[in-house]
This record gives sequence, C-alpha cells and structure tokens, in this order.
Amino acid sequence: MQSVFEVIVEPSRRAILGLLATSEQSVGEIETRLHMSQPAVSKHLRVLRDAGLVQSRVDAQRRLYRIRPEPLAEVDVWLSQFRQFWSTHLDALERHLDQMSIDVPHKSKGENDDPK
Amino acid sequence: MQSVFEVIVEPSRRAILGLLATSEQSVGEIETRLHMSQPAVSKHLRVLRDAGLVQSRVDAQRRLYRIRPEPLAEVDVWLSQFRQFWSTHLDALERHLDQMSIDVPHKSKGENDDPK
DNA sequence: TCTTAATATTCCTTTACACGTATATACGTT
DNA sequence: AACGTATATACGTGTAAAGGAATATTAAGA
Repeated sequence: MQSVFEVIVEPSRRAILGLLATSEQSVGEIETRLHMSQPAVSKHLRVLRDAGLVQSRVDAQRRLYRIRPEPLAEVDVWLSQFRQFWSTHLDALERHLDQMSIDVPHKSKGENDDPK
Repeated sequence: MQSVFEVIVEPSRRAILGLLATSEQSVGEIETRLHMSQPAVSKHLRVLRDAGLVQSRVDAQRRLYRIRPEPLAEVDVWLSQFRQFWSTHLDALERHLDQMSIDVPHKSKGENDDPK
C-alpha cells in the first residue's frame, strides 16, 4: 500500500481529487474534464482506491467515484508541525503564495536561493 | 525545479524537515540522528534547498541548515479544498488517524476497501 | 445472443530517482 | 604546507512508476 504522500505526488491524481472534492464523478467525466486517456484515469483511480482516497459505487455500466478524505488527514497532521512558522512569518508566506500563481521565468541551476 | 509535492514524497526528506522544524542542524547532526549516509543527507538537502524548503548558513566547516516553510504553504493551500470533509466527517477521521499509528497487519491486494 | 458502452487490466517502453562508492572541495589546525 | 574534518558532487546501478496501445471485463439494449 502506498503512502498518501506517494499518491498525491502525481499531478493528475491531485487533479482527480480536486475534481471529486466538488462532486462525485464517473470515469468518463474525469477523462473528459481532465483531458486524460481512459486507461490513465482508471489506473490513477486504482491507486487512489487502493490508498483509500476514493471509493466507487456502481451506476449501470458506470462507476461513480467519490472522495474519501480520511487519508489526507495524515498530510494535515504532518503539516501541522510547521504551522508555527505560518503565524510567525506571515508576510513571507503571502509573498510566496502570490509567487506560486505566476509563471516563473527560467532560472539557471546551481545557485543558492537564499535571498539574504 | 521540483514541486514541493515531489520534494516531500521522500520519507527521508520529510524526516529532515521534521528535524529542522525543531531547530537548525548541521549535516553531521542530521546524518547521526536519522541514521543516513552523509552523501544521502547532502543530496536530500540539495533537493530541499533547490526547492526553497531549507536554507543554509556557514559555521566554520559546517553548514547549518534551517527550514524555510513558505513552500509548504502550497501543500496547505491544496489541502484546504478538502477541509470541508474534516468538519463533516470527524468521527471517521479520528478513527483513521488512530489507525495510522498502528502497524497494519498484511492485507491481500486487489480488494476494494469500501467498508460498506 | 449480438452489439455497444463504460471501465479495467496487461504489456511494453521510457524516464526519473534513490542509493552506495568513490572522489572532490572547503575550511581549520598544526 | 600538510593533514583532518565536514560537506558536496559524480558515476554507475537497480527499481519503480507513468504513459500509450491493445485487450479484457462487465453491463445494457436490441
């Protein structure tokens, strides 16, 4: 069984989970909305299901998948040890979150990113 | 540049971050406390530094590493879309978190984990 | 039963990554 | 300068995982 960290490292799987956070979806719907091949969707769903992150129910030929958020709590618990920094460095944090949404231009490798 | 998700998927790197959450550490201290080889520690620190998750300062021959929590906020932001489930399914969540700390006995593969 | 739709699985190939070993670099001490 | 300590990097190797194409399975409908 894979750890929840291994499961959510895959961008497609995070996208699937994000989609399911809104509502239950069939495989075909996921395929269409995320522009993935059908086998790819099924394979990712298999991983997600094995890790307990989703759950399926049958509706005729379709399988409707919904989220099972419990394993994500493990990530939340792990993160909590760093929340102390959130509160004490709010400014830098907000700057960083703003940065995230921007397409960063190319950066040469090997340089230390320490801004000081 | 790797995404923060790719960085924290590695258990050793999560362990390093956990250690640094407490206090600044030298490479040798990390090596000793986590029972890792020196090259392994250096390599993981390189990944962490490239991703902006740690930062180093020089102290004689030693390099002291400390945490830079900002990128972890990205994980927190992603997780937030699932927090709605936390509040509405607290019981199942607590059960799951209790489970996590238990060494789960072997489970045969291929079975659907849907408990219903 | 034959066919179509929806989903799952298998096989194959490619890529990425983690580790160990060995070596390089940097700093300090004598 | 020579040596020791601390850290970083290079190289080779094994492994695992993701994607595409093809195929298998399951259920519905005619």
